[in-house]
Amino acid sequence: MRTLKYAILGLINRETMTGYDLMKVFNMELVNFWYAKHSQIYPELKKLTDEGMITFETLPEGDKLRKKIYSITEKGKQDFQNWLLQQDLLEPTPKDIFRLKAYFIESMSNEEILAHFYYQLEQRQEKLSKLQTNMEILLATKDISTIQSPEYGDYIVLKSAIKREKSYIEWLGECIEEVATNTRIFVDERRPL
Amino acid sequence: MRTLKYAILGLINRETMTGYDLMKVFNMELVNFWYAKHSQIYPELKKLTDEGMITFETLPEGDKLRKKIYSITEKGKQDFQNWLLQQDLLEPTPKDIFRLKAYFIESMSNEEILAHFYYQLEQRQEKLSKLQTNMEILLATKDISTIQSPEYGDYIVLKSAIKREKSYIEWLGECIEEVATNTRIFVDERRPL
DNA sequence: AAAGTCATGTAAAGCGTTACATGATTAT
DNA sequence: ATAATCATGTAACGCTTTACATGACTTT
Repeated sequence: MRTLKYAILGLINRETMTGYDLMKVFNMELVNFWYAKHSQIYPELKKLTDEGMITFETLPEGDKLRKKIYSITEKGKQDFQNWLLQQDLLEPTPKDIFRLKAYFIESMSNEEILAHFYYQLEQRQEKLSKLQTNMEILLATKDISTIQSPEYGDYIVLKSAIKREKSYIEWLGECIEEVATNTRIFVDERRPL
Repeated sequence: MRTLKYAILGLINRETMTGYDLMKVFNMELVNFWYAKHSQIYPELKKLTDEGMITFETLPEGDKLRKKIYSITEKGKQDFQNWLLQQDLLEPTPKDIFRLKAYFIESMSNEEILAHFYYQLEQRQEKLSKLQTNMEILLATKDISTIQSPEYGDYIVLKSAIKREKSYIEWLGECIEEVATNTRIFVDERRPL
């Protein structure tokens, strides 16, 4: 599939970048749907250079430090466009360890179940908060009124990330309610009025 | 992390199984949050046997065919319980090629954008349908009134899968609406009344 | 001075998919 | 008979993470 390749081509297509810049974009902006460590990015940049998809210029930064600024080639642009326009079949659903544990819920006591779900809920709510803050910043600082601007892409994927978290949180809430109700009933049965 | 290990231990903990049975469960029931090919399952079963987490009995099936029925050991049960009860930090958000392409939306024409989103919407709706059918079957055939039954685990993860698809579909719908509106405005501007 | 960030790489190990390989049993 | 499913494995390759490695520049 070489998705990392196309993620890199797409970013360099937006503007010229160094490997370090790419790393930051992957782990800050794109982190909600794609990411990579620098140990994967640098070898891929080398490969793409060998394949003629990108080229680089070595620029001095201070006295001794040098950085490589990468640009996309015509060949790279065409390859990227081909990938972008091709319609894909649905990917397999992403793996999810928390859901896997939830599947094995029968092996936990109600107290343990509630502890797990509450902890997950807390973390998800915190994450949602951050995403909503990002959205406020985006709406305040960028112009998203036209679809043909890079910021519109930022906007719709951030919107989807927020929806995803909200949906997860809703599910967690419903699970907690059901388990809590069940636990109370169990307690009530042991202490009938 | 060895998540496959614990997925297998959890399943064998529910009931004894062959590698082939595990494969079917992974690719039918668990497919919405974990899965594995047989080429990954068989070596893992061997490894878990070597580690003393599971044991197997070779049973004849017909005249010549033999199958290995795996059971969990005490050691395996304890290891599984440890894993299950340990609270995990949030995983990195799953990668998503469609969202990645959506991020690069500026490099597509409105027509291409709409084609992409409609195709994704169709596929997601079909998937949602299947999940809802599964839910109807589950509710009609299994007793999910008590949390301490294996079926309750099936129920809550299926519920989460349905929520996830609905949320994705909602997002696709909103994107389509915005792009379609924008496209109409663009057309209107070229053909003013 | 020290800590943090910028900047670029390589090596080893783990995880996962695709392809290779074989053969028995069951349903049509 | 033929196709589908049951049943179990290995090999090669690709993707990703963790760890190893180095050094410059900037902020406190």
